[in-house]
Amino acid sequence: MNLKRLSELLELSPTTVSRALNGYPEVNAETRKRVLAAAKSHGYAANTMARRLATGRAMAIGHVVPLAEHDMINPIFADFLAGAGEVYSSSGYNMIVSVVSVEREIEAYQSMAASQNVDGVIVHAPLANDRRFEVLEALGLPFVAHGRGEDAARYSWVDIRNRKAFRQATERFIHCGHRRIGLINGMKSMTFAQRRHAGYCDALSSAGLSVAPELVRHSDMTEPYGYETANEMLDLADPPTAFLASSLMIAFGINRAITERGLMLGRDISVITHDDALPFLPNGGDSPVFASIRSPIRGHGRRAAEILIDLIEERKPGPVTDLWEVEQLDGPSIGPGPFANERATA
Amino acid sequence: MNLKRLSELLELSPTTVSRALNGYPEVNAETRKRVLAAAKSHGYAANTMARRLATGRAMAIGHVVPLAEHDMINPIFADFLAGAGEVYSSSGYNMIVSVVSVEREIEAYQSMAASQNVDGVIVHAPLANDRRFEVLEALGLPFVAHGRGEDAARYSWVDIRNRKAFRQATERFIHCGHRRIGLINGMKSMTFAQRRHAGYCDALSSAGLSVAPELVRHSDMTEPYGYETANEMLDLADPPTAFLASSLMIAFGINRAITERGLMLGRDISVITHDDALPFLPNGGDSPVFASIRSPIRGHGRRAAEILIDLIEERKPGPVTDLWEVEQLDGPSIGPGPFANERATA
DNA sequence: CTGAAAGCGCTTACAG
DNA sequence: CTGAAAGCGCTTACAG
Repeated sequence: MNLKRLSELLELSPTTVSRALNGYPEVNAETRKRVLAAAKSHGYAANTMARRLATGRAMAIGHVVPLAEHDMINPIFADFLAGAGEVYSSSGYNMIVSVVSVEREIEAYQSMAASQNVDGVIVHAPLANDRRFEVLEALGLPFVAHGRGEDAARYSWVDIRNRKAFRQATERFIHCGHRRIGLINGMKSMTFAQRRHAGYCDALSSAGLSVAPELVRHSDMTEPYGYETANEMLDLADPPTAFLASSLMIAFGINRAITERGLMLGRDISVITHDDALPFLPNGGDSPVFASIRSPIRGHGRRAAEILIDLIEERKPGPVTDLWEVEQLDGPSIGPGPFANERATA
Repeated sequence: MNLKRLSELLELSPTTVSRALNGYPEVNAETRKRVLAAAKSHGYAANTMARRLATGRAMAIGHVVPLAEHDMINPIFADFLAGAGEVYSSSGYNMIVSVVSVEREIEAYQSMAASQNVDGVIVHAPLANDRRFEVLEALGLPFVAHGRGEDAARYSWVDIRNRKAFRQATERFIHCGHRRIGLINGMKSMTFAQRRHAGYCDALSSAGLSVAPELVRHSDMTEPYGYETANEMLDLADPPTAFLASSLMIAFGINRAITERGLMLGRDISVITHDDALPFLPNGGDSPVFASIRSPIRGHGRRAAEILIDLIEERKPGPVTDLWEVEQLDGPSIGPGPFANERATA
């Protein structure tokens, strides 16, 4: 069924049928009713390509996912997509996900712009010096970043207070009497990891403690990485008594290392983890295992999508930014450190 | 830049430029060279909507993701998408992901068909009696399922030998001297969970053992579910000595329960887990923690996409199916059960 | 309130 | 080997 046939059946012009379907006000109420009923009963919906060609709007948002051969598919990414996808569905947009090799990421944006099949894109996981931003600006493709780089004033983004969150978490440890605190962080090139590291340093400096380089590690955030790094740090002459993990998977790995050594979480070794509150990866269900820093990724996805659509439909002018506070949550993984009494009597 | 302007610059007709760009053989080699150079230097790519309207092909594949309010976003799903996405990218297709509430899933397929914005769809996580298949057949929308239902002869799918895999895993336990084996499975409505349960029952029956209903559980596959279920089963008067987990997250939960009770994995309690080999969720890195049944999800995604494209481009006629064998892998989580000696002397 | 007509930017028989 | 023209199925000024 197409517009022409439908309008013949109704003995109306395609013009009127189109207007009735698209909610134009000037259509007679009775006419509109007939048109809507006929469209429904014949299962008519406007051909997407024709409509988009006529209106000049792709009604689609692109997400480029760069993927090395045996690289990680980020669970964060999936949950973010779920949030963004909800908003797209209810706003009539399609979500186009483009999976490409890392070397072709820039190319993917260029081809999206040239072939005009998206109205805008979401940029994931910004790096410190991220070429993508200048490329997108040059292409004139509207975008919103999940996270932010150094030139963050120039574009729109949704981010959380990483630095503050990790400063506070480190302070919690210090207040409990910990002095040797391991930071098992994400990849160093990522801005979120840099900010978390900065927050960790802030707290140590404020407390008059120095940063021990052997207690800081950066890499992809997996369970084995947490396990191996915790083991290495615990083998040091002066091992940490507390760990700050940049993801729940890392925390699981730390816990495995602790348990294998016959140590007890929260008594012998304390852990606070960043927990992105992924629904499929809950921190112990009703009763949390880990004290945590929490932020709802799906909410970030929703918000980023809303901002991007506002930008595209020109309801908002310039860069729109949204910086989320995070929650500091308690859990049994946190206990007194070796300097707890010293602190109490100070 | 559009075709008209580009052809004016080249002093050629749009027809010839289009043919040169699309690789038609009849174009003069010299002309084609000029056209390609000009397209490149002006960053020209054919407008997606115009091309699709003219050819009648959407050049897009749909993935509908039904999502309850606080539902799980499946990590399996993300990795499958990565595999499918690789194939789409290299074949010139777009991946359209539609996130909708569970009640609107069927509607989403209907609207995709009516508005003709996809050439086919992938169906995820088939249920025993899955309405989606009849709806898609009625709509005439080509599809490939990841997993298969009861009427699996009628359509195309990619699946693994779930029943055989879980029969074999159960047999491994029985051979090691285990008699009380807990099965912590996925949701009962899912065909994969039903097949795994059947395989488990097969092995017990063959060994002359009866199925103890208190040792079988079905639910969403999360870490807390594994933890709580393992605890409940271990509290039974006649507790299991081995667990079969339908996912790695469940196995993590079982391990937590075991450890908390001061038991040791592989000595006091054995575990075999189904492990979908997700890159971000490795089973202990280089040295596995769990004995496992393994299958590469991303590979399933690749294969499903290839089959669907073959169907759409009519390189293959009827239903195409691909049933994958799985690997049974060893690990330190498996040890002798209470009847190990009885068996050895039998 | 309704309709005839142009146009969105391509592709592709058809003609030469 | 190249081009003029029709057509894909819509939307939207313009006219009445």
